[in-house]
Amino acid sequence: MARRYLVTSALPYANGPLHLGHLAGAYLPADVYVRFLRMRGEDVVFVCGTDEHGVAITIAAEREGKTPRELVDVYHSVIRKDFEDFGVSFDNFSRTTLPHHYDFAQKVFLALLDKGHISEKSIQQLYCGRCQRFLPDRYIDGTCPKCGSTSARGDQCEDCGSWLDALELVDARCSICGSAPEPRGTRHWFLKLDSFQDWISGFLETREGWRENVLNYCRGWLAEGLRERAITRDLDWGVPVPLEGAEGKVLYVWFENLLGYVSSTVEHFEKLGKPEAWKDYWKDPETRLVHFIGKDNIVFHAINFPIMLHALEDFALTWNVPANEFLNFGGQKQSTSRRTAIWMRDCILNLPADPFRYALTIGAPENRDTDFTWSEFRARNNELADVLGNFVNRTMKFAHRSFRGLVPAAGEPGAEESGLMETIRDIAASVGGKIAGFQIKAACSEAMEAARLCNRYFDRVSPWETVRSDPARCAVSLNTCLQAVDWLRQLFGPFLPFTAERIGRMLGRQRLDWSEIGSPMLQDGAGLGKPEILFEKLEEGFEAQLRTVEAEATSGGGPAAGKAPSQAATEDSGNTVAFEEFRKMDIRVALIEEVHRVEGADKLYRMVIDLGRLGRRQIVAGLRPYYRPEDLEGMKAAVITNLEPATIRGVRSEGMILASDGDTGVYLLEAGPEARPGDLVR
RNA sequence: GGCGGCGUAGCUCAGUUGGUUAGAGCAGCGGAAUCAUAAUCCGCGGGUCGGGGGUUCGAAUCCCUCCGCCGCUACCA
Repeated sequence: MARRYLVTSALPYANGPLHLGHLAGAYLPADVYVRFLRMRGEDVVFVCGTDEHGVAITIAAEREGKTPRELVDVYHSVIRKDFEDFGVSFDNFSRTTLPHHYDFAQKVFLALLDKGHISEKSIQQLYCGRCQRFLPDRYIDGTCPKCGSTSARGDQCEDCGSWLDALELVDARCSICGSAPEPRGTRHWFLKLDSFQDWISGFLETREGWRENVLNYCRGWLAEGLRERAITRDLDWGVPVPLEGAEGKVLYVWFENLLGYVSSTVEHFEKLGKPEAWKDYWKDPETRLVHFIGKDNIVFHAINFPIMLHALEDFALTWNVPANEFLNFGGQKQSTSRRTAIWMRDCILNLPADPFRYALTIGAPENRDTDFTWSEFRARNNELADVLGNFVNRTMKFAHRSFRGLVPAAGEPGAEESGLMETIRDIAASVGGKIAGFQIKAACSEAMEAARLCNRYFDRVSPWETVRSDPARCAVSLNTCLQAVDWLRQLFGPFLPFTAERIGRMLGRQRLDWSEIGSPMLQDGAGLGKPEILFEKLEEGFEAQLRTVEAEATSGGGPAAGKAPSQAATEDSGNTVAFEEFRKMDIRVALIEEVHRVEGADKLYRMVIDLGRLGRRQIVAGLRPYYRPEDLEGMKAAVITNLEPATIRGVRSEGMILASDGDTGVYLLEAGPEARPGDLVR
């Protein structure tokens, strides 16, 4: 019977774009896990959304001259698009600024208040008159009362490491505007975490299969003892505290955003027209609630949230928190401010998603921080091409050449065949067990091991020899290889969804069912699609050619995406164009595959072009007066691929084909016969 | 300062409750094969498991200590 799973990935904070560390830590492993569960027929809901409140958003917005709303709108869509492009298959991707999230968060606040888990207190905090806001501790600079260092912040002194109370700081300054804040009294509501100390300790004891590092972090916290924690803030950007006389106060983001997992689920089922169905998941004690996060969020997900759920009394409790460590890049921590992050957007702009998914999964920081480099990426990409891609390719080509593109008869399997089948079944069981146990990277390596075995099988049975000496054997071998391609498709389904889909097109079979791996499902005589190269190999030094969406996004100490690229840095006033400007244009060799007339337009063609590893796309061009469709098909022309898409006569065009245009006519700029689709034009 | 973690073959990483000759992938060397994206397959790794000390019949795996790197320390999310 299917089990219910609620799987969440950390809500990304909507003040900047996401980098590969985020992807590797909280989103990719979750997606692999979820896709696997779906293949096993489990009942899974996978939710996420952007976390859009908090003082950091308001400050980032001010710095960019935007309203908080405008800022989060930009990053919500940027982040949503990143996830789409990388194949992170959320059932729902919400945002914490939606009305039903407000409703739900406020209801939870009132429920906890009603149950006596929230207290109200008056405290003193520093208030900046010029900024007109209470200052979070980290936004206060000053002199350390203990060591006299002038680089202390409201929470801690950088130099002597003492833990400070902001009110003790000598000569305190607002780090935003530099003026001197003053203490001011205010009222706040506190969640009584301390009264759950024993409960949470006991709860964590009963958890099975948690990672050591996660439990370790928790032990550290619990040893210090839990304290009451303020869950409200004086701010105008957030979920209002739903009480009389609480104007100007909002729920603290770390109280409210965790509830976004629930409200995202609510939204999901509302979209499906089943507004009450979220309760089947969140209120069923048997539900397996799994949070994928980075290690910086452990305390909130392994301590605070379970306490909140427990305090609400009728919610499912946390089942596991597979937190990952950090993915460094070239030995350095990925950091927005230090410009050492590799943005997801920049990656997907240049290369397909699956090689990243593979490289990041194999190198995932499951037990400790790991290091990612372009050279490592290249090695992993090429491994994919050489081992998996090559097996699929050699099998498909052989089937086309020697069996007219049909699945040859299965015949009588011999020892080699049943051996392979059995081994693949064992591997599937093992890979599945590892994914279920959150050992995603080990699972991924093992899947690749299966591809190696398939290559070995191919070599052992040598169909290129038996095709002459023993055609019946050859048929058996090729049938087995094709079945193996199908097994690999499913085995890699959770890891490489785009590739699995492409293999599926070649086999004419898209079904994903874990239990079928190792059983022959392709019918004798079934027709096969055209073989496609699955992965383009990368040359050494390829990274020098990578383009970035905009270098500006990481500069100036603060994220500034959403700025139109055209505004960025055209310093030349004359007619020359800076090299950097030119480099932003992505011109590539495109193989024209199909040419169709556009209805109602006498000059336009709609063309499907192949850009190699960038895939296929459609462009529209006014070439009809100059070329016949049959002349264009098969040509290799230069195309600008990153021009903003346009709709021409109702047809979408994703790129612009380059041609000379003079008195003698219009001529496409053709690449030579050796050029391959996707090659860069420079 | 307190707490915690990491340091394993050239590179990136695995190493379960301490137990036979410390593993994988990549890179490198040799060979086979030639269906395949010069891909594949076979063979080849003596790395003081950061240094030192200790416990033990036996430790990469436990304890102490030193060196190097890093994280967390609750009101930025």
